[in-house]
Amino acid sequence: MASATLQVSERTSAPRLSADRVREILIVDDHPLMCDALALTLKISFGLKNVRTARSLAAAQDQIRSQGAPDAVILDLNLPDARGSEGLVTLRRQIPDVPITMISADLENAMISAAMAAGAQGYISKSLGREALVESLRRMWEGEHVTPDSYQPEHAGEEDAARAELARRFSSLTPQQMKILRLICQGKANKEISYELSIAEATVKTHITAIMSKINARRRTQAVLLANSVRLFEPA
Amino acid sequence: MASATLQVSERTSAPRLSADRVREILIVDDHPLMCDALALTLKISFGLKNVRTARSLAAAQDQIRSQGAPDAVILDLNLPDARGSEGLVTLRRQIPDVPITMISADLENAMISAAMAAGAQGYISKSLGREALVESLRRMWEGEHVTPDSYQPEHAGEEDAARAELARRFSSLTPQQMKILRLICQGKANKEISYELSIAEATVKTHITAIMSKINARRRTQAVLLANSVRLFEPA
DNA sequence: TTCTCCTACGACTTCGGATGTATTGGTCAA
DNA sequence: TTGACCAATACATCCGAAGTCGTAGGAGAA
Repeated sequence: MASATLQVSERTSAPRLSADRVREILIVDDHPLMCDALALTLKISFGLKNVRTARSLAAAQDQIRSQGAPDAVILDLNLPDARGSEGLVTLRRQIPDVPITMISADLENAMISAAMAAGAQGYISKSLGREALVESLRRMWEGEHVTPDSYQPEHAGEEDAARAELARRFSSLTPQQMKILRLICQGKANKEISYELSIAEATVKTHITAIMSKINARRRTQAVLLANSVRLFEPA
Repeated sequence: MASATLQVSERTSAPRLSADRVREILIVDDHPLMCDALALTLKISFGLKNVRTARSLAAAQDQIRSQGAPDAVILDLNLPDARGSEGLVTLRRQIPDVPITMISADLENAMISAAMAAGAQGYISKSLGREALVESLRRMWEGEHVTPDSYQPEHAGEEDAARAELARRFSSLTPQQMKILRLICQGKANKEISYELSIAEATVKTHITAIMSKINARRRTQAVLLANSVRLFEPA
């Protein structure tokens, strides 16, 4: 418990680990309490001074643009403007080399493997104790991929590789294309999408063609199925 | 254990329960061992003589047509010709008044609530012990809705009611319409569907229009989303 | 029979997706 | 700084696919 946290924060003479290079981290969570609790824990346990926070995906992106990339990110799975792995995919497009830890109350196996395939450095439960949390983060920042004990990779093989490849494709979508895909996955017609985004229907179609080509789909229903298979957008 | 099974099979002088009226049951499972094991357990524990079995949804439907409806059904969730709640919905259309028990290895909450909303009498795990199995079935046949202990109805309210309503709508689909919807949910185009079913594309469109109207969708992508929301077809 | 439901098809309208092109903003080397 | 270049966004036009409507034959129930 206390010894575990001390062990980490006091190891100044130990051989230099990658975790030591994590000096500035960004927490993205819309729940203020959770945000503060996490920040405090990190400050104490890791001796971090620069803990930045953001309450939405958009805010996080703005902050990264203005203040630069952090050394690590902790990202809530259910943000007001990005449910499911969308936030992860979007952030990884912006900062591909920064390890992103997903945090969520949902420990469903399928969700975890979707997040890991999408390139998360790890996945931790919101109900985790402080020591376990700290230990998990430390291992992640040393390069390990950390998942909850309850998680079992199940069909770890071809299937997982295919999903990782799929996630990689999704992360190549531009912001506008991601918006459009999200609306497609809500069952909207091109005309409705063009209205919501205030662009011409022809433009929507251009983006859709680009999306289809990137994710290797031919019909829009296939695009919906592919997005759902990696849980890109979780239902509201 | 033994006493529990005996208690059920020997209660001949007890007040007449609905469970006693269950004389003939139908087991639908493609795994022969499971099928036999279930049949044997039922014969012993309930003293049933008429235990019918079928290895696929199609076989079950044929059998019901030729031999009449059983008093109860035990239905595997993952049949070769019907994954997800499709089998349940289809069977309920054919025999609306017969209690159907779902049996599966998958205890995911979402799947269970989807099945219950679709009108299952209960849901039991394949790994359940014999006594617990028997007891669960007995309670179901007395009219109770039985779910695994691990299951929690979560948002039991509007949302669940909406899903039940949706399942009701799906169960109004004709067999041909269900086939077509399944193909739509695989991302197939109308032309491909018409080829697979050996009918004209125009006919496919007619069915789709009927499907849309029944499930209250306007675009085919919405139809896919609605089907997925009740897990009508599980991915292969 | 008559009514209803399921299945089936063709003609017509609307929508979705491919292609070609233009404009903007950013990066990099000269 | 300027010009070359690339990525992203934007729009118009064309064509095939999706969806609507009217119609009709066959099976089963009232």
